Amino acid sequence: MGGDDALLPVEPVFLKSLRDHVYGLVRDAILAGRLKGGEKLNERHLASQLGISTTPLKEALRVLESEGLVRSEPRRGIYITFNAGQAEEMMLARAALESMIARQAAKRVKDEDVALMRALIVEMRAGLETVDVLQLIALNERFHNVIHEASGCSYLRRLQGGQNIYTHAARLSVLSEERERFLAVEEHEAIANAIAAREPDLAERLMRDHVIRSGEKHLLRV
Amino acid sequence: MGGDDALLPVEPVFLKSLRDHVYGLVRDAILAGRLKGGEKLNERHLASQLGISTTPLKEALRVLESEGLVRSEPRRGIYITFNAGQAEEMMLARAALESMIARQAAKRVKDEDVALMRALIVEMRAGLETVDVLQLIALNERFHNVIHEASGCSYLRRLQGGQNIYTHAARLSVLSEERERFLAVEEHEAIANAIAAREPDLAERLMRDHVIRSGEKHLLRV
DNA sequence: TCGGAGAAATTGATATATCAAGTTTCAGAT
DNA sequence: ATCTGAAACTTGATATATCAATTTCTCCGA
Repeated sequence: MGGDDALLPVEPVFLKSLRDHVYGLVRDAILAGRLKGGEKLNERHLASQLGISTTPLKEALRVLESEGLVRSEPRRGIYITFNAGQAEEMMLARAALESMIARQAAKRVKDEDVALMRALIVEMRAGLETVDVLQLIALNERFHNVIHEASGCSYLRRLQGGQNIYTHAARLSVLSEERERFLAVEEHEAIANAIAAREPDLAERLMRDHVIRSGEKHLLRV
Repeated sequence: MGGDDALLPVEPVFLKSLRDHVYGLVRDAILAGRLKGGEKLNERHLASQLGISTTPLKEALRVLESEGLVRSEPRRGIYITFNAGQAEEMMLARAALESMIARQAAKRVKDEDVALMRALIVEMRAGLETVDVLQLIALNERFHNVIHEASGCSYLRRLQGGQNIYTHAARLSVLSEERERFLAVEEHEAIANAIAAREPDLAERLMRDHVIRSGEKHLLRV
């Protein structure tokens, strides 16, 4: 079992429910590698370590299990199942879902959404000069959000969100490369053009390739 | 809140854990429409109705929430969020993930997998004559399973499995149409050929179109 | 009649106790 | 020395009790 410092007790700061808080803590610990694949978790031990009872922890672990990050064997224990291979598959899942969202967006996009996308592209180009990586990350997210909104696919969006496993550090690292920043803007512009032209097939393909190419860069940083 | 007959008490047949059993019961009730969108669930009431305590029920509800079928509002209640729109999006999610799996399969497929696929196609063609719908359903599943195995993508497969919402009745109904049976075999053969030819782009596109076309037929039966 | 303050009821959130399946340990026979 | 099996221990599964936020109801005053 992992060292007792892999997870620290929860502070009495109840921003949200304990179970949600704990869910985030354990999920982050798994994705950051502080809890490694194959490691065994003990519900009671973990609960007391976190300073909570087992009830909210059980609920959090059940969610993590349904997401495929851990596997629960009845009366045996909970094992971390996340590994590098799964990280790559989660990236592929994100590519599949994000490209389906782009396809739907290309079918339903409104002119005002197109205007928003184009405005963001302009901002991104400007950001290439200033090299404010934090701002580029934010612009990146806003760009994808505009497409999500335009698609009207709330379920796909939610499912896609669950496949995000990149840390802030990885994002910073990737976008610190000048070539990556340039490529990202080029690809975003191509995607925006395909959606604006109402070409679902093209938008889907460009988005898939963008997520996979960019994703492979991120996976290297882990 | 739903009528007291929407869900019946669990039998003392513990094939699996109570939480898994209850999870299946509630999920089926939602997908079958016995628990309708917008309906409010009461944890205590539902637990006593099922003859169990709230602990396993809470865990089951948390999983359903992470799947997006219900939404839990702290200290307010649990509301069914599933509706026709989400059903369509789940079909699209299945198309996106299944087509990504087909893409990976086309990259990694082994000759023995190809042989398996071709054998199943032959069986399907034969099945067209005998019109044994149950057997066709089974062949259908085996065909998709071969592709899943060939892809080596266990996570994508699992995620895709969570998007299956068609009832057995809907499957029966759809495959009872002669034209649908014919189309399905044709599409399966085209997919098999694309994978055998190691053409990821083609396999992905064909699989996506197949799942969407067939899915829209299923959604009409609900 | 209307409206708001506050008490009562409701209900999910959390904690704790109990149950039962699985694992480990170790005495005792071969 | 090795194998067997029963007892002790672990641990997740389940049940129950308690807590606290929210809603609903009630009643008094304008």
